[in-house]
Amino acid sequence: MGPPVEISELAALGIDEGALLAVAIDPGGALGLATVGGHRTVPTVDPVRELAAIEARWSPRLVWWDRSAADLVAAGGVPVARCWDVVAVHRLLVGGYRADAGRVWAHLHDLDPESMPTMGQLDLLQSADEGGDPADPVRPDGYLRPEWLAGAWRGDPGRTARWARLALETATAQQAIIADRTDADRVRATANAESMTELLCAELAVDGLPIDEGEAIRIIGEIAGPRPTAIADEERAQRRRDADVLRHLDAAGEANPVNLRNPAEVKAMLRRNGFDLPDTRAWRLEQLRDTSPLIDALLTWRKGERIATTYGYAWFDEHVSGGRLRGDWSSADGAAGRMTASAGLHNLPAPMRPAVAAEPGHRLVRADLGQIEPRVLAAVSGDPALIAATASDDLYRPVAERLGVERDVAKVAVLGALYGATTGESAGALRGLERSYPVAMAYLEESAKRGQRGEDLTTVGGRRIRTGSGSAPDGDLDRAIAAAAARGRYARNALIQGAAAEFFKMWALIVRRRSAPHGARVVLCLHDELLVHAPAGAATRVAQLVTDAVDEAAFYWSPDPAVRFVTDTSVVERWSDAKG
DNA sequence: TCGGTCACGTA
DNA sequence: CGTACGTGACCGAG
Repeated sequence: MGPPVEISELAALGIDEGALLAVAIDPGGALGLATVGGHRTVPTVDPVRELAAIEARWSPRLVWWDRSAADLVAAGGVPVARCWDVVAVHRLLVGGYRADAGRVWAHLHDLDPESMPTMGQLDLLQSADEGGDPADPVRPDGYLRPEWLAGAWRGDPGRTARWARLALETATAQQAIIADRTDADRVRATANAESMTELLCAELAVDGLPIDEGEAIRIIGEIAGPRPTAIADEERAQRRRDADVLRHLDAAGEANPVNLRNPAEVKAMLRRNGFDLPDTRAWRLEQLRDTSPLIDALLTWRKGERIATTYGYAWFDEHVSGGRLRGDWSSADGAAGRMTASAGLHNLPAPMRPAVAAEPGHRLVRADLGQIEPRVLAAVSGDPALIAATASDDLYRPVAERLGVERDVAKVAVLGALYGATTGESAGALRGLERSYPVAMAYLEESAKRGQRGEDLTTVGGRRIRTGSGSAPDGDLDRAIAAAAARGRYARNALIQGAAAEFFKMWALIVRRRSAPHGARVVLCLHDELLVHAPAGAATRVAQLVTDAVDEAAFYWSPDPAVRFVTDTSVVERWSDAKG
């Protein structure tokens, strides 16, 4: 480790608590810093450690271009409290999922992102033509140099500081845009949260989800059979699983073998056996389950096959190691801004969940937000009657009373309204909702209409939701109408789903910050559910702070303080010990 | 080897 | 033909 940087040197930059400090981390041995007071590069063999010292001393808001910096910070275990991720903020303000530093720059300087220079061979030749100073990150035509975007600023102190300064300027430009909006305070808060969520994602990817490997292997073995040591073994295990279905066909006099993994063959087979269906989806087959042992066997086979293939030995070998399941995390999907994760972290089947277990001496604090979407609808629409209903632990009960229907009918109706259902048993109750909760229903209707017209929408936190008909195939009229209707449903749901995602992120970030002093870490974010890995001795306190954090998140996020949000929190050894 | 379709897991 | 996502098997086009 090199000598620590003199505090006086950094003080000259004017680093302040909460003020922007842009950083460019060169793992090769330098830390670029930029504030409104100036910019410089600190040579150091461990730039992340240097950054940790600066963070601890001044608590600035760290500005960086993109996730690559967050990944380095997370890998180094630096407990950063505040940051501004230029690319993450861009995705919030502009929408869409294709975002990188070059695109953000082009967008802010009114340059066509389609004409962005790349590092292709032809462009290298053009780059010579194009001229300008390679030491200048900005080309004469205004675009950022692709070489710089690819990391050419590393290894040169002057360039590293320059790259940090450019990040600072870009972040400042974004903040100026936000400041001009009527919802500036709210959007600024969301931008901060989006940035920190990106860092949380980097931490989730580094930490991984605690897994009891022995239990995971046991569950896989129970469903898929023993671990195959040769291809022949694997085929034998497959045949063994298939046989449970195929024997029903032998009984029915079927001669030819059926490939159960081919939906077309399954459909034809079912037709031969008296079931003429448009497709072979589970919900359709489920209604016939009791009438036929063949269909019952097929559905059972499908369940097992899912675990055997998607969550079998290959999945385990690829994604589980050292007692942790690790995948890539993204802070905002392309649509409404929910978090996404790979490696099955967001779709682990219930039978696998006993394998998610706290490490020795630890507990899992598990919590989920109750009925988050209708509560969010109450908050963003301001519907007085629906807000009154949020006072209840079970929101669907007062709604059912008001509508004069059963509780489950009310639930289906509310969810149908949120998703844009037009048919089915909820249709009648839907009219009741329109009478009883006209403000909330009008909010949803208005969203749907704008979506149908292809207009962009904005969530309450300021996320731009694009519904533009960029992918409109516009064939015949029917297709166009169907596409518009689909956009309407999408828009109707996206404003709620997106706002719920904003609330959830606030909650998760508060939990992240308050958990740290207890040695606890957020290890899973699942749309409305959190798992926190905590030392056993601190688990009760962590559970309390997780619950309290819901109120704090509501205080920061909710447009209406009267809306009540609830959580179900428990301390468990295994994820499966508590149901959400 | 790719993209499209079906299917299904989670919220 | 209520929403969103990620993943795998299969098939047909290339």
